[in-house]
Amino acid sequence: MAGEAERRHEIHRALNAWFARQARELPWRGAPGEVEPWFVLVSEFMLQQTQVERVLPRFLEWVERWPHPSALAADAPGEAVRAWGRLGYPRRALWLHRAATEIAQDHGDIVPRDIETLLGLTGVGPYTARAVTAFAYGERHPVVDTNTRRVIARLVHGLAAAGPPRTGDLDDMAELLPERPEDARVFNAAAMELGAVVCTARAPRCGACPLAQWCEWRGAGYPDNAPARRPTQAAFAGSDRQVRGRIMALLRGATEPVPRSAAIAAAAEGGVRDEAQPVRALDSLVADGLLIEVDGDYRLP
DNA sequence: AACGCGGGGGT
DNA sequence: ACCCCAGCGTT
Repeated sequence: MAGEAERRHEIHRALNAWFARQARELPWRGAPGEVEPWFVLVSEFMLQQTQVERVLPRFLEWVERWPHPSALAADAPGEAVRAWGRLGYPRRALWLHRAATEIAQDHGDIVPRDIETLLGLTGVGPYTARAVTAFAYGERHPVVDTNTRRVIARLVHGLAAAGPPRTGDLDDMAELLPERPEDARVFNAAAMELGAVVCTARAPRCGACPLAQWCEWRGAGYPDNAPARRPTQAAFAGSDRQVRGRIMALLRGATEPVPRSAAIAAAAEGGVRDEAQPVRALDSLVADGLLIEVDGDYRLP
């Protein structure tokens, strides 16, 4: 119906205008041709579960040191892990190094452009594949991350929050996407930005929202109707993940292999939940390929 | 479908 | 203290 099409048009005009006015300047943003696809890929790996502010300095170091995939592939994977710093989930660094190797060897050192090929790269899933094709190459595809899912839940479905990921999320975004590829690219980025800085999970700033007048959730009076969330993640304090993190912090700072006893001691620093935790953490890091054991000592791969 | 995986920032 | 985060591969 014409009314619905007009509403979508007004929404995309308002959101893209807001983005042009308010968006943060980020080095991985820019029109296709202005930004290296490799830079987009690096940023997307780093941004998987890690906020923009923390990614920024590591990103700048990475792209200066490794300006294309083959440069990273030529270095040891452990150097990628070391340069990852405290971004968290260091296996992402391993995956990015592996993806760089795949791009260098199988794709002529060019980041693939189509979703299917991108999905074949290590560490590239449905979100990252679409983000790269849309932001690096300007292809008109819906890009839906956790921010966009929340924006759509509120704006379109009148819900306080997004539920578990659904395949319908992409369809919802496709419905809203402007026709012109360049408008669509900006709209994808703008929806994510809006969710990150205005339509936030905890305390949305609806007074600053360019879409407030079309928001179904707001129109309904902000009902407390959030769908059931997945069970909350176990506490970080005392977790195996925290203990693994202590070991990795030691190894990132070490230029020589570290004795097993030193790794175990670092793991236990600040307390452990049970006696077996340090050994369990160390063994799991080796199993994940984040550490290598040589003659009883440990080092980055 | 559920789980494990870092670490820091916001409330 | 608890929730949240530009997700992914494995089971």
